[in-house]
Amino acid sequence: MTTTRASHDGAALRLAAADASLIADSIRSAGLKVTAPRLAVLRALTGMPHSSADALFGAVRSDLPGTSLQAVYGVLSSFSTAGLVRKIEPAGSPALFERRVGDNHHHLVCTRCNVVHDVDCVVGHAPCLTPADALGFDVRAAEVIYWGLCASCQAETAHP
Amino acid sequence: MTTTRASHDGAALRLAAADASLIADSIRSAGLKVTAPRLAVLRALTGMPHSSADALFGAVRSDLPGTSLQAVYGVLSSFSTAGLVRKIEPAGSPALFERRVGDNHHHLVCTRCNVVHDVDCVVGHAPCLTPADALGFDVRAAEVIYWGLCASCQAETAHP
DNA sequence: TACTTGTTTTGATTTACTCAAAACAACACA
DNA sequence: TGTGTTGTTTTGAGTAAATCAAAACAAGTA
Repeated sequence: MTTTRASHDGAALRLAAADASLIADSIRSAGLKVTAPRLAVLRALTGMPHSSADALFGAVRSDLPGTSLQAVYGVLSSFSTAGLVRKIEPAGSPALFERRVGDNHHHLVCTRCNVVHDVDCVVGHAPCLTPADALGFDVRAAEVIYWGLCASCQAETAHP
Repeated sequence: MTTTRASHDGAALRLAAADASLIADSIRSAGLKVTAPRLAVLRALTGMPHSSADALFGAVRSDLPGTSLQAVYGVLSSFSTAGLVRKIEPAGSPALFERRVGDNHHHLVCTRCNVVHDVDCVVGHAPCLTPADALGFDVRAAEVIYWGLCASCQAETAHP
């Protein structure tokens, strides 16, 4: 069993290493320096999309103690301007971050438990990008948030 | 000229009075007590839609000094739960309020000057209310914000 | 006119985030 | 393999927006 466990650990380590170098690559190719806090934040965000700066800080702190919350804010801000992560700001919630960028997907937010899910656009690719009357605006982005009850909160409210 | 002005003032006063009583009526019929701060806030909001609590506080203070900012927050919160006003929270901005409620209209926000305009929905009445895959959510509302440059900011950025 | 209930004031507190300066580390180049 | 430049992180302070709680007060009702 020890041997098996060791070999599993070895596989996990190789995977983690491959993952780490992929993450480092994506940071580097965004034109940013690769640092420990950046690796830690991007790795945490991979495992927990739609996370707040504070939640990521908690995750990062456990495997890289000494990282400051301000560093997490700084990392997320540089990632965001580099196009490496996307920032969403649902009403009544702190800003959330996700690695899925470049498509125009939208979000479902549960009004009860605040869980967030990604959804693709209703009408194809660039649907909501054209309002009925743009009133002279040069529209660059459309942001859509669907508010409702997620499946498990529907179940819970049905059986209180 | 004095007579004319007086008659205009009279008309304006009658209009203002009619307006004030209409505003009082809408507060009352929302099941809320009619108070001076509420009248002042709702009147200010009529003249300046898409205003923040702070902006409304500024407007209200000038014709009802002694009103506190917290009172404005309280007024807006009771209006909001009574369905008398709608609260929108564009990313990076304090919450904004408007009297136009009950339809599912959306918003155009200028990324440069932050001006907000209302727009009707793209695909008819309840279009965006149906995401491609709701993932088990019971969707109750869809919020759409279009980000772009308003006409005058386009002109200004073209001629810097 | 007084009573009850809801509203507003006053003052403190919280959350999410930003700013600035000094210490430090990554990457390029010698 | 060290050295320098540049960008990043830490440390510490500060801000904006909003919320909470208790006491003073006013609206509507009887």
